[in-house]
Amino acid sequence: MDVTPIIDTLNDAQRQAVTSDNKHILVLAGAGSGKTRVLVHRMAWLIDVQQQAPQSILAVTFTNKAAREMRGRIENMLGIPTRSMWVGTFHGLAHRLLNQHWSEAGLEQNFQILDSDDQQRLVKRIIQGLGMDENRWPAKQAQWFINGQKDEGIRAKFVEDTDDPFIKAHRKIYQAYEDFCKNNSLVDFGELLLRAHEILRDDPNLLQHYQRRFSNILVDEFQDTNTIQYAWLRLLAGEDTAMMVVGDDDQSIYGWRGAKIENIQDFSRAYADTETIRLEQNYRSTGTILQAANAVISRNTGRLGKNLWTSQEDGDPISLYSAFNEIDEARFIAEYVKRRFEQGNNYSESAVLYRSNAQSRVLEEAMLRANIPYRIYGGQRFYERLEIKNALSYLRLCLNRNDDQSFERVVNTPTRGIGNRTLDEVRTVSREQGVSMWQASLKLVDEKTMSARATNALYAFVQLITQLEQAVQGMELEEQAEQAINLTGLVEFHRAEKGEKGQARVDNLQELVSACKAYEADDPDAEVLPQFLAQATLEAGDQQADEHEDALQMMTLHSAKGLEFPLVILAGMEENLFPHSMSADEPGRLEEERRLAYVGITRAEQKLVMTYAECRRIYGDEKFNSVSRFVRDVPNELIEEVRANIKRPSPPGRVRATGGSSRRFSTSDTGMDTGFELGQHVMHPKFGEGVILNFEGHGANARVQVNFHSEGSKWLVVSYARLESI
DNA sequence: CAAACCGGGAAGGCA
DNA sequence: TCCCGGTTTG
Repeated sequence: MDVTPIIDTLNDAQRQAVTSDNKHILVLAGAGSGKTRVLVHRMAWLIDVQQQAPQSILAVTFTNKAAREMRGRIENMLGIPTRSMWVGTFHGLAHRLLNQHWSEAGLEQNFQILDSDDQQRLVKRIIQGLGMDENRWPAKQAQWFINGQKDEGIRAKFVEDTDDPFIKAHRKIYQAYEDFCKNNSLVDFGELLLRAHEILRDDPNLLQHYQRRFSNILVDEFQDTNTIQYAWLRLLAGEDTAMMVVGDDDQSIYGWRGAKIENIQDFSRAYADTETIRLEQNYRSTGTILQAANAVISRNTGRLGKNLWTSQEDGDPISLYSAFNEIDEARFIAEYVKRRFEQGNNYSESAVLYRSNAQSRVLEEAMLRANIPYRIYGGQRFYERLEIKNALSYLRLCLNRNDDQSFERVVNTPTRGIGNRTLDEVRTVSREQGVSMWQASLKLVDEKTMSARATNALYAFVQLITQLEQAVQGMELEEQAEQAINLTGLVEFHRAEKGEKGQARVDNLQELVSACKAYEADDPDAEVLPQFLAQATLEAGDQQADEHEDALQMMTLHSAKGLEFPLVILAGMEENLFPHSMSADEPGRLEEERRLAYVGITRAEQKLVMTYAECRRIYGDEKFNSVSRFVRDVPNELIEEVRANIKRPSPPGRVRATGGSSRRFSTSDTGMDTGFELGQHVMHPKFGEGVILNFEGHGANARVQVNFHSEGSKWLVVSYARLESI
């Protein structure tokens, strides 16, 4: 066996991990140290060299994207199909398991998966059904509670029984929700994991079967596992199962959604023979960038310890730009990116990362103005869009009339005269007689208890679905989708909407048909439609389109994890924004913010730029924040401050004036009277250093607003305040 | 029943 | 400031 292609390109630590004979291996993989590569090569090693059967391997990731990439790389490397391997996300694999053992899991064969939107609607209805005050117990919060419990593997009846009214109320909601889901064979995302865990836990034969089958378990991004995921893995790993978990405690940024960074620490305790391998050589970034990253993360406590190094040159210094407001910041970024483009780099080599989505709008406007193509990651995904969910709901109703979620969604979309009164009637009958809303509707139509108008409208809907189902029989998936959007009037409905929005929705519906055309079922023997629908929920789809256009990449720091770019610009490096004010008080959360900073910095390959704004408008009012502590953590000698006056070809006031909407600074050129410029750094005898933010008035009355590093923002009369420019 | 209006809330986002 | 959901109005 020629093992060269598998291990030849690896460094020592990587090779150690790939070829280790140890049963339990913990790979601490720093950013850019080649962790995916280790995982893929390990699988190749197991199959090709150790002659393990592909179906004995289970490899689990968090995102569909990562799973796809892994699959692709295996197929490339080994030239074998990966169908028999269990490679997927936790949820995807759990779904696979429940699909195969639906009966043991106490589900109907084609059980419904609720996405978080469906879940929230349902929780809301449950709260209403319980007669609880919706203002006191918002559905969103209850949903959060329920999911939090499920992440911990806790069923409603095991929720701590206390007098705490909050817990009491939510326990009650959770219980009612759980019962409802059980009775209707509904499974939310958390439930997939929880139930996948339970069927193995409670069925020794089943457990043994899978423990024997999977002699190798590989886990990606292990630091992101939550309690139930970890418990599931431990259950699945039998006596003879070898496990390799790969992760980086320094990149754990999902604690807020249940990830337990402790799992990574627990692993070597749970499996005493664990071999720990550190991947510390970074192949991505320049020395300077790594030094900055190390400096920032070193302030965290309780790390497992890792120090990234590179054989690369130090490279460019880190640029720091102090903008006087977020518009100036965006303008600077646009210019910077444009200049780089003019020097012959693609736009797609640059990324702007920010802490929160709210920051994207101003950036977007600046890019539009500068004619820079951009792509924003995140936001609503394809299968989560309203019009798409509606179309899918019609298809769901074809499969299952009793799907109340879908029924509620589309019964009056497009509007067909079935209003709240009528629906309330349907809901009541449904509740009282314990039947689905569809059956309740049939009854109501039959008995004609309602007004003729309402009865007719409802009857029309019943007819519509019946027709649709017949029309769709035996059709190809894409034709089914086509029928669903045309026959029901969805397309017409959105076409009639005014504005670009309607057109976009029509386009999306067309896109859905294309997606159906391109769809390949996992299991060619089974029905296509149910598979497609489940997949649409499980994999909501990155927003498609324009993937290939050369565009600047814009996204939050969270969604940048796992990516890399030659140029990275970290925008909004300000206290209260990053670290976010909501995380400031709690040490644990602050450390997570710091890890987020670490993730951001380590995305950069060649050049890192950080920007912050002295003044930022958030939710309508102006905030004056000082520069982020994460910037201050970076050693000075790595940073090169970009002076405002060099990079500002036109006075900022002008840029805004032509920009349109925003006019928060005094217009005109009164600024000139004062002898100061916006954004200029000044010194005050008492308040110290500061930055000019705004002007007001003329001549002797002229005032300036200055943001002082020590004192915050103040208005000063120019003729009295002895300001000096510095 | 549908369209206009109003008020509260807004971190991050995978499945 | 913007967006959503609930309420009021036509």
